Amino acid sequence: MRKSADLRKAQIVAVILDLADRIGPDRVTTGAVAAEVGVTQAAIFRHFPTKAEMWVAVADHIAGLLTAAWAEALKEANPPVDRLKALVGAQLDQITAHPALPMLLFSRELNVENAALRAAFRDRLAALHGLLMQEVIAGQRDNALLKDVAAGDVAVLLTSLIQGLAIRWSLGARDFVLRDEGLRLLAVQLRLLGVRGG
Amino acid sequence: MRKSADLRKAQIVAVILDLADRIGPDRVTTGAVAAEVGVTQAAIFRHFPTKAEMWVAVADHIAGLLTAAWAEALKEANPPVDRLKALVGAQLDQITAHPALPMLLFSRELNVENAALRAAFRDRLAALHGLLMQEVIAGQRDNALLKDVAAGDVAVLLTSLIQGLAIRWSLGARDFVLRDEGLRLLAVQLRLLGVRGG
DNA sequence: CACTTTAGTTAGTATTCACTCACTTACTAA
DNA sequence: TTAGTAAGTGAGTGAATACTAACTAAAGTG
Repeated sequence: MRKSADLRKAQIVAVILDLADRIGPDRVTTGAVAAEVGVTQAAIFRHFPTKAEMWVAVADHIAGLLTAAWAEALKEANPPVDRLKALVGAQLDQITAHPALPMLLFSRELNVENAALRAAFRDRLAALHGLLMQEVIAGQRDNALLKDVAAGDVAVLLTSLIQGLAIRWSLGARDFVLRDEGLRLLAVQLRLLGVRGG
Repeated sequence: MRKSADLRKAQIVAVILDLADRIGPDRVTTGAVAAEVGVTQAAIFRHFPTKAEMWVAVADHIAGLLTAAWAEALKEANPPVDRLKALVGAQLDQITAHPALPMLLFSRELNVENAALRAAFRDRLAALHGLLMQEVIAGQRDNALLKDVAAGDVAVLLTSLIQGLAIRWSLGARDFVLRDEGLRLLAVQLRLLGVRGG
């Protein structure tokens, strides 16, 4: 069935993400994508001039998803500590929804082949770090968090928590709920940072 | 120049590790290895029956290095808190010496192609977790660390610290000294855990 | 020195990959 | 209705890839 270029492009991006999870980012060939989409391999090149451009489109898509998820998380939650929990929860949810994300971080495509892809991901990681740091500063101002720790360092500890957990999840059998385990560990870390109660 | 099989095998393993860092684990082809070693591509297969076997040899080599580094670190250090610092420092040093390690964790070779490789790495990560937990328990017994935190959770936070930092280091320009930044963050975390003084 | 072992070579093969090109068919606006 | 446009096809290409087979020569060993 013939589709408009915009629809087809979106479909191709979605298929790449799905395949990246199922068979690994570096096994996503134009042939595999075409088979999944249901067109010939050559048709893929009607929509993207090169394979690298496809990955850039994927990166744009993911960046949009992450940014939206963070904004959504911050919309409701309000004391800074709750906002931290919301941000971490949202990020863990995004990883669960797109399990290719951690693997993509270290794919050949990102690390060797595609500088634009690499830049996009580094940019989003820095953005998350910034959002977390902002809330840590607010929490310290409200006396909800210990003040004798640099907010930047706390933000690093929190992003590390997310990434370390994602590694364990990816490398293992994905046999725990990322969000639950992450929020549990976050509670532990927050208690160490002086947060009282649940 | 003709070498003994044992020497050649060791050389091939070293070249694979080096190439994995320089061009990415999934770009390490038998041809690239052969060129670096200085023999023909076919000669590589005199020493390893398949490419997967080469990676298993690499995994064995790395596992040995890590295990030795941890043992060495624990040999001298003595209060549990110092032993934690020594373990983390040793691990960061190993990553610095073999920058391919983080990337290898998410390579296609490990995640899709080579179950033995995957198992080897998961095993070493679990081993580090165990060593860290042991020291956390000892530290809590000595009243050097807060007791109202599960030792296992602390060990997870510490391994996450290492991995998160390694990700930032790998993804960025490797423009900071992994050990220094890691030990600085570890000091922050240890302070949160109740350690007093430097 | 003769003989055996074995590291190494040359020259392949089958497969997979990204990408191209000449052509065709479905949609759409005049 | 028809002409133009854009999505899709079929058949290919050259470059890499892991791996093989037949042969050569260097390094021990009696």
